[in-house]
Amino acid sequence: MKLKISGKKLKRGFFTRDLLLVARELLGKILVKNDNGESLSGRIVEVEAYDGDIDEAAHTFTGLTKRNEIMFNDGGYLYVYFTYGAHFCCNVVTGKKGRGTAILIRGIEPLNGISKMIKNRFNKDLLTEKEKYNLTNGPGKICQAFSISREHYGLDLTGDKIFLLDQPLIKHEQIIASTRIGIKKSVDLPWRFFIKDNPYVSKR
DNA sequence: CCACGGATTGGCT
DNA sequence: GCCAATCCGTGGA
Repeated sequence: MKLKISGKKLKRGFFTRDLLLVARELLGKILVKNDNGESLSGRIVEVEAYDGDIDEAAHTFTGLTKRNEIMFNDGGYLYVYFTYGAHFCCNVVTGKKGRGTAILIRGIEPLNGISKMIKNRFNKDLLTEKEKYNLTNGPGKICQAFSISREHYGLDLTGDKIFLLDQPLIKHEQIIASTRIGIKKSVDLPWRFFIKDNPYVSKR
């Protein structure tokens, strides 16, 4: 079945604002990928912010490299990186040109194209109840479900291939802030944000 | 040139 | 709860 989604595409001005503000406001927004005629989409329910100026865990902390150069561009581009020899992770670049800031997308609640996501993730057609939330509750899982990889590095999110649809802001009391997951440096920064009680928030 | 380890995941104890 | 898998960007020699 086809879910109806609506909303205006987010423009450059949304992304070029302050990192932590954009991180909070990304919650609830809908990520859309147009995949040769088919549309994959889902609500963002968990993110983490990274800032190379003060954050040792950020890929931009030690300065400009070929890998992280897109993070220094204006906000509204996609930063995709490969890690642990196996997984891609996707980030929304924020801030003005020259600021090495981006937001990692860690949890998504699927809306459209779910059967395609299941195929991409598990190479089968049906999910057990247990696998349902395992579809997109983690950064590597999201990239696998949406087929996002190195070819999408640097993509303009104000274009037509991958973009975000505006949605009402999530109420402040529904947003939880915590420390980030899976890092060894700057572990105390409370820069992980997620929607309270949403089952697509990543575990551990 | 080479060694190291990571913004993860899934499988096994 | 613990740990191996597996690539490649990064930094030091």
